[in-house]
Amino acid sequence: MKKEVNTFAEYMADKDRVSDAEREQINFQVELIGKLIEAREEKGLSQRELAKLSGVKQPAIARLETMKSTPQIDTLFKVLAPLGYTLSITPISKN
Amino acid sequence: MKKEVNTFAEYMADKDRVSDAEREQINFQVELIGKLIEAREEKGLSQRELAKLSGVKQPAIARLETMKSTPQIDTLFKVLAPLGYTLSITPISKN
DNA sequence: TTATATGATAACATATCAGTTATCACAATT
DNA sequence: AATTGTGATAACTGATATGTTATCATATAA
Repeated sequence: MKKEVNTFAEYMADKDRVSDAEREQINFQVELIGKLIEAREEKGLSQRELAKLSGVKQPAIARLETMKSTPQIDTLFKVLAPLGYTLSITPISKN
Repeated sequence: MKKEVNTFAEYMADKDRVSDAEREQINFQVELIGKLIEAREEKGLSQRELAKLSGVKQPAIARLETMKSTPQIDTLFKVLAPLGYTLSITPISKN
């Protein structure tokens, strides 16, 4: 019998649909995009300006911010660097 | 006049050759690969076993560990998750 | 020696990302 | 109303990551 899913949270919580790795990745991606957009706007930068600073073109930044792409790490770094962020590898915390 | 560069460290320290973002990325990538290989071996996993666990194929893992590729973040997550690691977004620290 | 497991790599197909160029709807400004 | 700047998106190209399959040299075990 097919499960009913009404919310995104329910979908994400469903172990049969979403693996731990997927959950990790989506959490990260949402957090990343949030910080990215927040930091860019906090600095008063447009996507076009950030494109200039980062070397990543505006359409690519738009695709990134709307989660229309799964970026390569070098692209992430280029975009994050002028915003004052970087990536770290950390142990998975059991919360 | 052309600069002489004898070591990798010298090359990396050369502001004219390597941008801050590139430096960040290379540092991250080296650290990442280090932890990745260390964690995999600590768990006694072969690349083939990790491939099974992560869903990323053995040749892709080999290319990753030998830095022959610039992975996409979803690939990183898939490989890191069974090793107990994840990625975080952190402010760039001025050290 | 033979067999087995290893990481690395080759060759090719497929998928997808980023660049490029252009455009759109919308908002704010003049 | 016309202009300007915005984020989003379309279409296409070229680059590159991953999948697939196979193989290699090496190390280890039988």
